[in-house]
Amino acid sequence: MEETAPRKGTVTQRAIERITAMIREGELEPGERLPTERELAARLGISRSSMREAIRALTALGVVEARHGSGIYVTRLEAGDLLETFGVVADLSRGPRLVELLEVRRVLESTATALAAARITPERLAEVGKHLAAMNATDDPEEILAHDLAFHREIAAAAGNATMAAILEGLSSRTFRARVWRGYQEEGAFARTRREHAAIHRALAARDPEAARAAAATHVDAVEEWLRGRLRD
Amino acid sequence: MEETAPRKGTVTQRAIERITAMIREGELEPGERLPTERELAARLGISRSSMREAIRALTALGVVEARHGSGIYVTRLEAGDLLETFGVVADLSRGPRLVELLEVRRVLESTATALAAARITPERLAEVGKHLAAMNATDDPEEILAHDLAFHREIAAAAGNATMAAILEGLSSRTFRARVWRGYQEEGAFARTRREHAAIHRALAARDPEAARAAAATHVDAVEEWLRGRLRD
DNA sequence: CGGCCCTTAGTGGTCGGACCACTCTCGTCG
DNA sequence: CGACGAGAGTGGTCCGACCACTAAGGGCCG
Repeated sequence: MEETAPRKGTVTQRAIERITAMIREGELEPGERLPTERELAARLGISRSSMREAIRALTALGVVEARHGSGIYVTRLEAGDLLETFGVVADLSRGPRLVELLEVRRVLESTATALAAARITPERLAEVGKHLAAMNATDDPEEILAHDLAFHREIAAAAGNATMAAILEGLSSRTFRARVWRGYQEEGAFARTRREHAAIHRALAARDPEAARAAAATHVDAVEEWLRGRLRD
Repeated sequence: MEETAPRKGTVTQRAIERITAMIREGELEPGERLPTERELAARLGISRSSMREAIRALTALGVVEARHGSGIYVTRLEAGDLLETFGVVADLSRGPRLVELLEVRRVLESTATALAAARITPERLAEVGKHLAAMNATDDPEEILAHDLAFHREIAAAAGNATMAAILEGLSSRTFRARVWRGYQEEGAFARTRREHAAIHRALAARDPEAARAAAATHVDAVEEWLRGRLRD
């Protein structure tokens, strides 16, 4: 009698669990190449189609990466790889949930900025300063936005917590900024944003974590409050 | 000449984007049923196999849910649905990244606990108290862990930010607690944990947000420090 | 007449096989 | 010795068949 049969769920679901288990147990290392689809399918006793679905699911989760003609590879499994999906949340969120996301961002961003104030290197601080200057030197919203994102990204990186940085990155996803940021800036918040960015930069330069935390919190809170007000319509 | 062809990426990838776009643009509402696989495939001009892979990917992301024999449905798109994948991150993280995750948890958990102190209802506070008592009334690690999780889950729910609660939930995933919590408690941290939980409960009962924040931060920090020390080996 | 059961159409789940597109290696040729 | 080209191997796509399950409808029985 065959000893194989865990009969719960779809075969694809089982395949997903088997592969993640192999990775979790260290049987597969980050960056390592998996067996071929055909072999994996045979090994688990399922069809190639079902195995492909399993692999597609893991690809979507950022656990695995398929390279056409070459093979399937485990990603580096770093925060950035796995948390890319976080952007999907922001993309599909509307209404009150956008406020919740901003609340999370406020908490994490202010913490990251405080950490950065304590740890940032002069080189990176200069980089932050560059984005600040570039932001103030143009009127093109697209360019401003690009430097705005880079400004915060640089700070998050300086905080030294890649996981936190990856989450914050997800909270600035394309749709999110299109839906929130654009509306916010259209109401003439440029000047305010500039002041707040300057305050953050000042706190970083002064290596003052608490000032940095407060400045970042205020910065996000401004958007948060604007959005709250807008949702009341 | 056909006007269809965006020739970038795999057809499956395009299908994923098309479907998420339909949801994002409100063409598909949360909970609504999608067309059948066969029809979706025909509509996008791809094979059913490829469409199934797209749907499987979206299922993994918690965007969509397939019910055998019935159809494919958009999930409610609430934080819990979309952030279930967050557990995968915790599951596959090792070494230094576990510390980063705890750092994120400390930040969010302390904030959530502070919010809860201001907002918690008497009923829910009683519930929290129950889990605290249950935790202290047994020596079975499994039972303790279950009430420990419920304790924090109840608090997170009381904070009123479902997104935050969902992230915290992911940070307590099965593997995570097996890998970290177990080792921590084995070193006789029970007494300490009890004291910290009691302090959190006291702060909640006193409706003192700042005390609650500090107590929660201390609580997580204890685990964090233990793990840091352990990683030095 | 009302309620239960069974049929049945329709859905997602699985399978196998065929072929295409791409990558990488290795042996050949200049 | 180097460029390059053929071939084997890989993921990507498609097709068509069948299975497992759901839900709704119609007919039977009480």
